[in-house]
Amino acid sequence: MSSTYSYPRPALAVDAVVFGLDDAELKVLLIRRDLEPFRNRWALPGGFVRVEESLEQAVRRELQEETGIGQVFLEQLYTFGDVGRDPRERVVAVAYYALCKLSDHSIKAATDARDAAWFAVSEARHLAFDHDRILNVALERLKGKVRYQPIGFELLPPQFTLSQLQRLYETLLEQPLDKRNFRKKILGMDFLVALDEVQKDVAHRAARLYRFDDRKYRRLQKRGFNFEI
Amino acid sequence: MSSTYSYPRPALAVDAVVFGLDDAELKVLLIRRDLEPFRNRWALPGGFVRVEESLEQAVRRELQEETGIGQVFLEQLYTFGDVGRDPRERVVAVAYYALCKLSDHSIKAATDARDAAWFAVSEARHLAFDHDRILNVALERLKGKVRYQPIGFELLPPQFTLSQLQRLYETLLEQPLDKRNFRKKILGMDFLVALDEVQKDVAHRAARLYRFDDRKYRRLQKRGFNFEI
DNA sequence: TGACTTAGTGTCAATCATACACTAATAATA
DNA sequence: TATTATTAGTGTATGATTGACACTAAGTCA
Repeated sequence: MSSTYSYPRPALAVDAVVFGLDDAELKVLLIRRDLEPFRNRWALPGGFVRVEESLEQAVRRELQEETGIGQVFLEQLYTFGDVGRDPRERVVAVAYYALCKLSDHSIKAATDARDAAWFAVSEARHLAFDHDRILNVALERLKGKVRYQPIGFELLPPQFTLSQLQRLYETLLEQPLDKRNFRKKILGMDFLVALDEVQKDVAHRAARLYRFDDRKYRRLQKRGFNFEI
Repeated sequence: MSSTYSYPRPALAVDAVVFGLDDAELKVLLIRRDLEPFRNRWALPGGFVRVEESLEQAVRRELQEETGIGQVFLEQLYTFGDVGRDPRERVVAVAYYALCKLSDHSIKAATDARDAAWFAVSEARHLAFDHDRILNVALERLKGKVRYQPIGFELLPPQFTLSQLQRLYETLLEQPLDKRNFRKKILGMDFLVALDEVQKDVAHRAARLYRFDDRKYRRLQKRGFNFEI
């Protein structure tokens, strides 16, 4: 970076891959495009970055505008800058991925004017631009990251059962886990707090509820503890 | 991303954190700025992205122009987009990190017109812009990644001894490793090939040379093997 | 030829990961 | 109210992996 320039500039956009977990299926939030190019095709929410806002602010603003989603876990994913990725002109997109508790947002998104909807990840195909690729990269990142950082909790309600947590990992990792070993391991890490509550409205024995204790986790982390599933 | 826009755009730059390993010290390649702002301060090599080149092409072009470095391992790091990171105007920088065999490049860089030089990572402080931060992020990424991907070899000559490799890991991970356990582990993974050659010009028993076999590694990877140090 | 320097090698104990099956609690139904 | 259906909840034994540890071998140099 050496001197200011006034040559033609690439346009700069942000895109978001918003994941949610519905029972035992991973979902992604898409919006239907109402303009060319790729009119009527499904796409990741996103938009151009304004000069007075940071990248993360831009993503949050676009998410709010296009899908009504407010507070979510958000992390930068990758920047996609191939020359031909937008047919109109050169657009570089900084992609983020977000994790959210589906229950909070499912209704809003479905009824929003911009026609937003949750799709099973496996059915989200033939998206606009290079969004298939972005979704894939996000999925791989999520699968990788969930193993050694406790971000899975962002997909669950604040209080959850160990079975829900196990199903989450089984879904993301695409492999079955042994119930006893899973419980031994996750409880042994000592950052889950057992609550005095149990599930309501289930047609079988109600499971104990737990919550993730962020403070405990960070304290452990400082002592060199490493999360791993 | 919904419609073309003609509002003011952030400028788009790329920056590179080029790492090299000198004996047992990690080095980074910096260039001295000859223009304001931050004139005469050391900075990461980089520059603005042209509309007709991809991000990676832009990094490679700038590296070639500013430091003479050609073929290197290059991977995208993170995109830095805070509003105030460049005092002139809004500049978003896509940062890459590179790993290279220091011996190939040390002379060229040192004698280049643009005043480029290798610095011990620990001494590369007070850089221009937010480059201190970028360097830090790159360092953390390298330290993390080296544990579970065999990228360390990019810092060594094509033929190396196990002691050199061990020193590399000890430097990057900032912890001593047991010689026997290290050898057991790394040879057990079975992607190093022992050559029929030994070190030359050393004042003690010469060590056997090895090379990293990329094919073997990829074959293992396909079978679900996971590298880890 | 002796001193110095780095190369190269194996075992044992502790820890961790994995495989595995039954009883407990509750709701729904007959 | 007894029976059935469904999920919750729990421990042990075996094999695999990790980590601690010290000496001999080979070559250079004085």
